[in-house]
Parts: sequence; C-alpha cells; structure tokens
Amino acid sequence: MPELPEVETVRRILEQETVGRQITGVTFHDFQGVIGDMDPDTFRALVRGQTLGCPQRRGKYLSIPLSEGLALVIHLRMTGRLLVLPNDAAPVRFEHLALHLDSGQDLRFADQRKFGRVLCLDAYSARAALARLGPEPLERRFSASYLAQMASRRTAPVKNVLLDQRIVAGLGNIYVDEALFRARINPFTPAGTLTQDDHRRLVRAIRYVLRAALLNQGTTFSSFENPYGEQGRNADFLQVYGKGKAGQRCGRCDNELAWTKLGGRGTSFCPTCQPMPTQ
DNA sequence: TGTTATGTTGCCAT
DNA sequence: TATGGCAACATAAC
Repeated sequence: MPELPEVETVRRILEQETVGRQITGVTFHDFQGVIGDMDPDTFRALVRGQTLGCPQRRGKYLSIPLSEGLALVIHLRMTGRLLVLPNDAAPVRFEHLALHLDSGQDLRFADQRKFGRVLCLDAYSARAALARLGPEPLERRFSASYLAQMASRRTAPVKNVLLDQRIVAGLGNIYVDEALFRARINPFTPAGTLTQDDHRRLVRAIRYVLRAALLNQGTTFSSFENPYGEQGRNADFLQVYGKGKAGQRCGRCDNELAWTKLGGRGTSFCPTCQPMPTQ
C-alpha cells in the first residue's frame, strides 16, 4: 500500500516525465467521483491548457502545481496507481481518469477500490488540505523530543499514534510495524509510557526503514507499482510485516512472530524482541 | 459458496 | 480532546 516511500517513488518518476507538459485533454471513465464533488466538465475546463509544475509530496499526498494558481492534489489511498503511458495505449484495468499531455503521453489514474482521489484545488484549498499533517519523518522537525511531546500522557497504543497523520505524516501499516520491530518496542505500549531512549530509538528506526524502502523504490506487497508499471523491491527486506500471520520466525531471535489486530489493522511483531513493558 | 481480511482517511459516537 | 469503531470499495484467500 502506498506510504511515504511508495508515494515518493511515484513523485520522482513524475518529476522526470511530466514537468512542463501541457494538458491537452481529459478522459473520464466509469467512476467520475475520482475528482471528488467537482463536475467533470468544470474539471475539464479548469485543467485543459494548463502546464504541469514540479510534483511535490507531503506525507502520502502528491500535489502537482498547475499554472494559474491551481494544483492537482492526489491521494492513492490503498490501491490507487498513477501511470505514464502513450496517448494511444488502451485504458488499464480500473482506470478512472486520463490526462492527455502534449508529450504524446498520458498521466492515468487507476484505482481498484475507488478510494483514491485526484482533486483540482485552488492554492488556498490545496494548502488547507495539507495543513493538518504532522512533520515529515525524514526532516529534522521530527525528533525524539517532538515525539516525546506528542506521546506525552497519551494512553493509546504507540502504533495508533504513529499511524496518526497529524502526529507524523507518511507512515502506514507496513513501516510502522517495521519501525517498531527495529526499535524493539511492543506496538501495544501506551504511547505516554515510552522512555526517552524509546523515543530516540523509534525516531531512528522510522528513518532507517523509510530510507531503506526509498532506496528499494517502495514495497510491493499486493498492488503497488510505479508509473512505469514496475514493482518495488523492498518486500524482500521486510522483517515482520505480513509474516506474523503465516507463523514465520523472527530474523533476530528465531522465535515465532505473532499476529493480532490493533486499531482495526493487522499487526505483526515479535513477542520476544518486542515484549510488553512490565506494568 | 459464503465469509473474512486487506488498509487509508474521514466521520461519528462515546 | 482522546479514543475507538466503522464506512467507503473490490478482490483474493480461506
């Protein structure tokens, strides 16, 4: 599922392929709700003739500035895909939107589960949409002391706190499980009970797993592909995500990994390396 | 063949 | 405010 490393992988390819290209036309398919509440003809009128600026990423959002103070704000949610294809390529499965570019290519948006969106917003609305996000985990503002401040007095499990995009932007189920394993912290630990050393290890672990995933161009667990249709290579390096349920063994201690539900999400961890702190 | 898990975000209830 | 549950949706796997 697209989290920070996957979205950034998409952004880097779009930066190569679409910057400076003009939108010459728009094609919708069966699901026009992909652009939100906006009328499709309005969307068409707004974006036709506009030039695509340099794509930006904020958390799991992509934002592509257009001329005239507009921006395309895109979220892939769980199964959304952005693809760069020739104008004359047939629609892909679950394609909802095609932006025809003057380069002879299309920027296509496809999404099996129809949760993802491509919104055309004015600069003010675009800014508002991203303003609620917490700091970027790979920037300095996301520090051990920041995490300590946000976790202070909170009783919710640390995993839930890390998944909260208002606390830190861009983490999802995969990298939270991976980071907690690397930091040797039990996902159920009440956030407010973490020690200073926990905060430090956790921030370092989050940065490590995200950087590694970026180098591998993301994790393809089920459906993620980059705009060229290529899979990420990071799945081979996962330590716990997707392994607890199958009863696989921990790469550190060789005991069996555990699988449980936490906050409605599947959660894999090692009960030996990530023990619950004693009450 | 029916049931369940999948995971992101926003909305709702407590 | 903090927290938890669930809907939105389509499919694969059981």
